[in-house]
Amino acid sequence: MKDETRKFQKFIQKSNLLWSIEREIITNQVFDNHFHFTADDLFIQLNEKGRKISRATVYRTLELLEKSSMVSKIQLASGKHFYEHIFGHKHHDHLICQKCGRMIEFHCEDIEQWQEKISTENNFKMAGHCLKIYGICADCMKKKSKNKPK
Amino acid sequence: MKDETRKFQKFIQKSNLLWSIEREIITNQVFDNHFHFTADDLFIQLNEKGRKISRATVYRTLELLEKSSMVSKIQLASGKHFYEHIFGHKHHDHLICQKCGRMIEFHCEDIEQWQEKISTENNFKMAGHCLKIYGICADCMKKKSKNKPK
DNA sequence: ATTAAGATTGAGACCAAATCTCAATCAGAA
DNA sequence: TTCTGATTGAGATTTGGTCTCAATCTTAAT
Ligand SMILES: [Zn+2]
Ligand SMILES: [Zn+2]
Ligand SMILES: [Zn+2]
Ligand SMILES: [Zn+2]
Repeated sequence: MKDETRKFQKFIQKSNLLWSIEREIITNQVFDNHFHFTADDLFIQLNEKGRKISRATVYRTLELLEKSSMVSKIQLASGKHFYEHIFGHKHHDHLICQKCGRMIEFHCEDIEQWQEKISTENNFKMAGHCLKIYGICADCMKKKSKNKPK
Repeated sequence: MKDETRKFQKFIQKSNLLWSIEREIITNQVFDNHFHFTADDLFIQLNEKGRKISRATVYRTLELLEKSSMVSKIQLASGKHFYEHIFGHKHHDHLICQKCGRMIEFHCEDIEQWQEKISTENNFKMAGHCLKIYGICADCMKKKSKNKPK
């Protein structure tokens, strides 16, 4: 079992929930995806591996993974939800190419600090944030090709 | 006709599209909403005024208003879409209360600057951005009541 | 090893938001 | 006035996700 999966198992047990083979399989798959993926990506990957796990269980497990803070959900302007695992990765935000859909990760401590400051000024108890910068990536600027976005 | 509506009419005509009474009614209603609203809010408001305009037309017109850069769409983590008119308002971002759904607007020039800087560093041609800070607002912190989110 | 209590699962029903279809209508140019 | 193409409404469809509930599984207590 992957380290990450074991950590999630501990979370499940601490939360007085039960560990199951489905949760193990899904979690392993989540941590095999080293970039952004959708719930359906995951469902299809599992299917291709011959794992018959229902869509409902995939969604339920992703929700738990989110609660455990090991995975985070990203909403794109297109309305699609992507996930990414964050355990072992430090917090980052995204540059998103409107041409090809490419996502570039970045982290800016100053921006993080300013957000805290603004929240405090507004007597707002910040729990999280979502920053996405939209535009055209370097490749697409060069190519000017019309790759369809994801 | 409102100034804003006239401006949108010009956009429609410049785009080689046709102006229609439905577009006029919807646009007027959009600019009567001085805060955030959903497509359905708009549809209901129009209905209450006795204006029989189909949902499809409301969505289609909001899409055009977005293209004209007079209106922007805000996507919440909950999956709901809100709109707000931006023509005549300066750019701002949002603090969003996870309890009551309240949105507080803010503007932070430093954050704006850092975003430009990051984009440049990544050879990314920034076109726009979306920053949402999630948490609990001052009122909800006090009340601790369980208002349902919008 | 049995049993009981409660959690988890899968299949498919369900849901809300948004988009699509297409015939009827409308706007604007000629 | 006529013509062409754009727009509209009603409802079907799609999408992305949640809910239901009987069957199954996990765990802990006998
Ligand atoms: Zn950040
Ligand atoms: Zn790109
Ligand atoms: Zn609140
Ligand atoms: Zn706003």
